[in-house]
Amino acid sequence: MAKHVTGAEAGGTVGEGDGATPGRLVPIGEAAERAGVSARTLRWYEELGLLVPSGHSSGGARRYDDADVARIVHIRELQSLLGFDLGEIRDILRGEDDLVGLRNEYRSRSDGTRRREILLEASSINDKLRSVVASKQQRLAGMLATLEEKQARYGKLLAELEGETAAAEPGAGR
Amino acid sequence: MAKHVTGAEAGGTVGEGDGATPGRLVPIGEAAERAGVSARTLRWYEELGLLVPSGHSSGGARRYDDADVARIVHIRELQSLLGFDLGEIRDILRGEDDLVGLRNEYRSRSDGTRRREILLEASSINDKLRSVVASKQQRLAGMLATLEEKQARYGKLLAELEGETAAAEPGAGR
DNA sequence: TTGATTCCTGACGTTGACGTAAACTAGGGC
DNA sequence: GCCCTAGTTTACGTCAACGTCAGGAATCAA
Repeated sequence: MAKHVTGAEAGGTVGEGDGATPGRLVPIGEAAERAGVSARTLRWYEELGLLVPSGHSSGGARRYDDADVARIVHIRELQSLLGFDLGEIRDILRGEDDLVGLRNEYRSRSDGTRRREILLEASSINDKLRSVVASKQQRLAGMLATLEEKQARYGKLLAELEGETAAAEPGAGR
Repeated sequence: MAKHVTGAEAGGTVGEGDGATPGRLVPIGEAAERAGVSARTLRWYEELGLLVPSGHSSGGARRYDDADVARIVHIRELQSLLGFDLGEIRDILRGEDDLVGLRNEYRSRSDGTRRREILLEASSINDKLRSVVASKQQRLAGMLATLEEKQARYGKLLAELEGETAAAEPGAGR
C-alpha cells in the first residue's frame, strides 16, 4: 500500500547516467537470475514485505541494485540454512533493518545514556539470531562427528583388508 | 502394497510376554508423543515408506518399539536440521538400511574381495551424507563467526561506554 | 516505427506435509 | 457384557511457497 509512490523515481536518486557498471539497477529477470531464484519469488517476497526493490523504471517496472540481490541471497540462506519460514525471516530482516537505523542514530547522537540503550538493544537483536545459529551449528557438529567416526572405522577396516589381501595375494607387484 | 501381510504378527517375533519394560511395543499415540510428533504424521511416514512399525496387535493396530521411536527422531533431525524433504529422507534411510544389511553380510562372509566391496559401498553411502552435513556445518560456522564478531564489537563498545559514563558520573561510588 | 522480449497485475493451480472430520473397530477396566 | 478411550481407514481441508497462465503495457534492438 505504500508502493508506487507516484510512478517513477520512487527509489531515491536513480541517476541513470551517474552510477558506474557495478551500481547498476537491473530488472527483475536479471536480479532473479543473479540470486538464483525466479521472478515470481521476488514479487512474492515483496508482497510479504521481505524486500522492496530499491528503484522503479518510469513505467513502474522493478529495478534492483546489488544490495537488493545480496538481500535476496541472505533470505535464501536464512531459509535453506536455518530453516526459517518467510514470516520469521521477515521479522529477522526487520530486526536487521532496525539495527541499521539504530546505527545511524548512534552515530548522530552523543547522548551517553541513549547510546547505551541503543547498544544494548542492538546486542540483544544480534544475540537472538546468534544463539539460534549456534545451537543449530552445535547439533550439526555432533551429527558430523558421528558420521566422521563411522567413516574412520570404514577406512580402518579397509586398510586392514588391504594388508590381508596383499599378504594372501600370490603375484603381488612390488 | 506390501503391508498387512495377513493380519497379525507381521512384524516378526512379537513375544508379548517375553520383552521386559524397555523393549515394549507401544501403540501409535505413545510412540508419537515420545517422538514429539502426531499420530497422523506416523501414518503419513508409513505411507511414504519411511517407517513401518515393527509390530502389530492381533487386531491390526500399529505397535512401535524403541528403535522405531529413534527412527522417527532421526527422520525429524534430517528434516529440520538438514532441510531434506521426505522423499530425500526416504532415500537416505534406504541407504542406511542397506548399510545394516551389508553389515550382516560382512559378518557372515569371510570372502575378502566381497568384504572389500561391501566396505567400499558402505563407506560411499556414509560419505555422501557426511559431505552434505559437513558443507552445511561449514556454512553455518561461517555465519556464526560473523555474528559472534559483531557481538564482540557490541560488547567492546559497551565496555568503553561504561568507562565513560563512570568517569562522567558526578557521584561515582569508587 | 515495429516487432520481439520482458514485465505488469491478477488469479488460479500445485506440491509437500500434514490437520481434521466421519464412521467404524479394538482393547482394557468395571 | 458394557463402556469408554484410543486405534483404523477414507477422504477432504489447509497452509506455505511458489508455478503458471491470461491479457495487457513497457522496454529494447533494428
